[in-house]
Formats: sequence, structure tokens, C-alpha cells
Amino acid sequence: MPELPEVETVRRGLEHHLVGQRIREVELRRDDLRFPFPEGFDGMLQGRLVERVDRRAKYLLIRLEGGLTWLCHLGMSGRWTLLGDDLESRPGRFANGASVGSGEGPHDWVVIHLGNESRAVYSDHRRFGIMDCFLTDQQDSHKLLASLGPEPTPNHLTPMELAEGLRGRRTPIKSALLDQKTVAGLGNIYVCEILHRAGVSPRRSAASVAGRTAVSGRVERITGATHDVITEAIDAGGSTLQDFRGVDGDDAMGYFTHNFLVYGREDEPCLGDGCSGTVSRIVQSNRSTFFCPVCQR
DNA sequence: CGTACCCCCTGGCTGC
DNA sequence: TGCAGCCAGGGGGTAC
Repeated sequence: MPELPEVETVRRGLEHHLVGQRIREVELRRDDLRFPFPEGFDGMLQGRLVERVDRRAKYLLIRLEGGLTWLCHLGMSGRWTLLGDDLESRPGRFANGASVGSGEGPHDWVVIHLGNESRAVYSDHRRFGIMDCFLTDQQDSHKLLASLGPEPTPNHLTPMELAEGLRGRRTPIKSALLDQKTVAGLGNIYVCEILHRAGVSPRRSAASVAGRTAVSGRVERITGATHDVITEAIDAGGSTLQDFRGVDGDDAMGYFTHNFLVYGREDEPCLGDGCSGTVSRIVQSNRSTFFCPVCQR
């Protein structure tokens, strides 16, 4: 379910609970998610200390002792839940209605037993998630990470860079922004919100957004809207972070508490400043796009 | 090469 | 009530 801000919230949760812990045992309850787990996956992780938890786009990168990185992508329905002694005795809520006592759910596929007797449970009912393990110093050549574009955050994505990513492309701006090579980590909801905030039609071609000048007004606005939407969403997730155990990024974590201005609001009034338009839903490359035809041009 | 489409999977909801 | 069909926040692979 998660987009980048939700993955960032999960990252912070995992960082808080896993860093400094030793992986005592890895329990694999099937041999694949979207792809097969790598050969000897559980053995590679077992016995190692968790040093850090990083994120690149929507990939969680769990840095382990010995120069190893454990990669985890949540796909559409992946979630992590932290269970354990001290955790269970504290008030808090679980995502996904996972039972408090055992933490057992029908879609729990990976259970990490930690040195402190707590455990981290990965569940994923649609199994679009990905897990892999690679040598950290070979990250740049990792198939899934090598061609990712800049992060959508203020310190990474610049108008110039976005303009270069869009120039000459015939595809609609909506599809271009969803393409992880253009900007890494934007998903369907936030692209809709970004284009609405920037006042740019999702149907306009990427090339026409780039325009003829070095940096067009639309590129400026999309860059700014991207920074704002992503920063606000991360802050919203972070603000609900306190004593959580479920780290799936939605529900109490701020996802559904978000008020989107266009996403999911077909036929409802546009909430843009002084706009009297009505939100439309169209389908672009097989995904829903919500936008206001009046204020997005 | 870039782009368009199909697919993986499960479950919840809608409309007949 | 039953059930077919549609939908879902991702992204890899393939066919043009």
C-alpha cells in the first residue's frame, strides 16, 4: 500500500526497533514473494547485527554487519509489525488487525527473531513485495536500484534535473512522473496530488511540460509541489510515529488520515483555491488518474 | 532506444 | 444471496 512517505515512516520504525539488534533466527514461511528469495537467504541474515536502515525510493535497505544489505520492497500490501515482550505489554495499535498476543496472521511470510526476544513480522497478502540480499559495495550495480532517478526531496530533485528527465518524451507527464527513472519514489496518489497542486494537466506530454526554455514554469511548479507534498506527507507520518509497533505506514501512521485534494474524489468539487471545477477520473497506462480539468492545464 | 501493455496476487466492493 | 466483474497505493518483463 505504501508510497514513499509511508515507506519512510516504516524505515524510521524499523530503524528504531532493529538497529543494534542481532538477528537470531529468520523464519521463511514460503520460498518466494514476487520473486524467489535468494539462495540461502535466511542463512545470510542469521547471526548478523543490524547496523542501519536506509531507504532508496520505495526500497528499504537494511544494513547488516559484514557489508551486507537486506533489501525489502513492500509492493502493494507489504507491512512490518514489531512484536515482543516489552512491546506487547505496552499500549499501542497494530496495523491490519494482527492479533496482539501471537501476532500470527494468515499472510505472515517472514518472521525475524531478534536477540532481545522481540520479533519483526513481514506480512503481505498480495505478495507483490520483494526481498533480496546483496553486498553493500555493489549497490550501484544492483538491478533494481541502478537506474533509479533522483529522490523527490528538496535536497535531491532540482527543476533542472526534472526538465532533463522530461525533455523529448512523448509520454504523458503523469506516466513520466510515475516512471522511477524520472523521479524515484513517486506513486499514483502523490503524482495526482502533485500535478493538481502544480496546476498541470496529467494528459499534457512530458515534452510540453519541459518546454523550450531551460526550466519552464510548469517544471518549476511541479518541482516545488513535489517537494511540498512529499515533505508534508513524511512529516504527517513522522508525527504519528511515537510508540508504534505496526510499521506499515497507513491507518494510524498517517496515510488514511491524509486529506487528498483530488485522489479518490471523482465527481466531487475541486478543492483548489477559488476553483469551481469538478474532479475527473481517467485511466492512464492502466492506472486511475484524478484531476481537475478546470485548474489543471 | 522509448513506449504501451500485460502480468504477478488476493480480497473487497458493486451491480446485476 | 450469489456471483461476475472491477478495482487497488508497484513495477518487472516483453513486444512492438
